[in-house]
Amino acid sequence: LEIETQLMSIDVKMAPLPYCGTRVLCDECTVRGLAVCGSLSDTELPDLAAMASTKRLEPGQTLFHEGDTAQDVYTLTHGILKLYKLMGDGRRQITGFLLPGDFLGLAYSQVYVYSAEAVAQTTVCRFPRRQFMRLLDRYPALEKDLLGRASSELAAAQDQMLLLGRKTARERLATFLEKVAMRHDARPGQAVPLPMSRTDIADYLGLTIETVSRTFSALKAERLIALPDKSHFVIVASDGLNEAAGE
Amino acid sequence: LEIETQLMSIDVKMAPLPYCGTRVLCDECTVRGLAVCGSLSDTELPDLAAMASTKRLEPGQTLFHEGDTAQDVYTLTHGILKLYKLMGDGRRQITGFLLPGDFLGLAYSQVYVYSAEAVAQTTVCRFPRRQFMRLLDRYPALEKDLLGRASSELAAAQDQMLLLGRKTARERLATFLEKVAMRHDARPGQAVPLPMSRTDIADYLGLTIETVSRTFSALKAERLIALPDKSHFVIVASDGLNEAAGE
DNA sequence: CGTAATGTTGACTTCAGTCAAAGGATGTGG
DNA sequence: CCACATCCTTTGACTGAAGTCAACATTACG
Repeated sequence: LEIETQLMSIDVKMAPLPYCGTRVLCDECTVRGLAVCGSLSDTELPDLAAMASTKRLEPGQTLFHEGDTAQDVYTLTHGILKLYKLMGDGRRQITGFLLPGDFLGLAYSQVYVYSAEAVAQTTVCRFPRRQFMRLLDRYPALEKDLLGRASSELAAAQDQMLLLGRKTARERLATFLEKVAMRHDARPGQAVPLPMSRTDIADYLGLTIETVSRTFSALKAERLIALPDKSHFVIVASDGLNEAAGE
Repeated sequence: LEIETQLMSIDVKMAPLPYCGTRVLCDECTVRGLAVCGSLSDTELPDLAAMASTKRLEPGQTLFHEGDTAQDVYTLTHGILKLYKLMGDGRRQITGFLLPGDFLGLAYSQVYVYSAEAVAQTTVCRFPRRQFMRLLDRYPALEKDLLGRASSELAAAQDQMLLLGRKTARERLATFLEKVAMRHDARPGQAVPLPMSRTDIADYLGLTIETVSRTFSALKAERLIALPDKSHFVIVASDGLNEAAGE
């Protein structure tokens, strides 16, 4: 163990930190972004692979509920998940959408603090939480990776607080569309998929579906966007949309 | 170096993980909660102490601005800081208030993504960011501590998103007051200090000062709280306030 | 196709925002 | 020690952006 630890430590010192892309862990389960070059070399990957299992989710199916015992952590390999919190009377706030390569379930609490549900057909790679946590002790670069992820999620959460606390409906939707387009590296004029429903968009932006719908129509009327169908949009005037997003 | 690394690794395995309270690092700089038992033993503390310097801030003084190069990380030792984001037209969203023991400045970006300003007279302990980051490689338990902090901040951010996106003014203020009282372990009937201005509370809750003021008056009229002066409040009916917070 | 689910539009309401004035606290200098 | 100025907070009257309720349109799907 000590020798291994020592070797590992040396690996870490040599490891370039940026992600190295997709790695195959189990048959149908690629963990894009999770594996960090160097720290999880070919000989060490089996550690992760051995404890991993694949899970498929249909649209609308729940991965876990807020309050469930947090027994597993996951990486998303295909599809899209929404994370949300519910109030007793049914009011809902979606705190984020997860895409392939994203990690979820890390909570320094014994229970999940939000619910996770599939938006489209989705595949996740599941790791038993305790085993995964023990792995962090052995591969500090994996922990460093998670810390980096947590930091960027935190920065995104702060942006979302500004949006929810201070932006108008128009600014919220424009900001959202810009962010989605960015994530797809969409060129101007290209149709960007919008897999979530208007209800999901409303619950993410702190609005009602009616306001979201009206605001879509307004942005379309102003020729800032086009809506080929309800699950795609096109940025027609990226400068105008950026203006509308309000910075 | 290898021997040291190896010893350190063993330390980590033995280290109990919970925080061990306040530790003195430099003359006037206690880093409550930052040092993790075991990983930063007496012989290793000088590593941190050597790079630390103390900085005092008067109320309203800025520690750093959003966009500044992120050269340092900090722990808060006395006082209270607010973190906020600004829009071009002056709209402001406060994303959090920091208390002694809290850590700030960790960003996997080269610049700070928010501004930090003192609410009251405040002392921080400053560490050069690069040096501090190198320390993480040597003391994985310190990194684990930071990951835990990031996780709980993320959970708090999600709660705040629910508040900003879905709660009424009354629910927002009630939630805020409950949280402040909780942080002070205040018994019912005890006066809880409220060091920040109405403007700060408004910018934290996504409201205007007028709405905050009116809502304070309403909660007071309903005998849920009392307001001995503008910088203290008392929870008169904790069940009623909890009800008002809307869960 | 026909039915259900999802999305859009319209009319009206409401909660919180804006504008304005007055009340209180704090501090300074005569 | 008080007069005055400034800042922060509170309260009131009115406005407006987004919510609610309702009807209609469109899409998805068996």
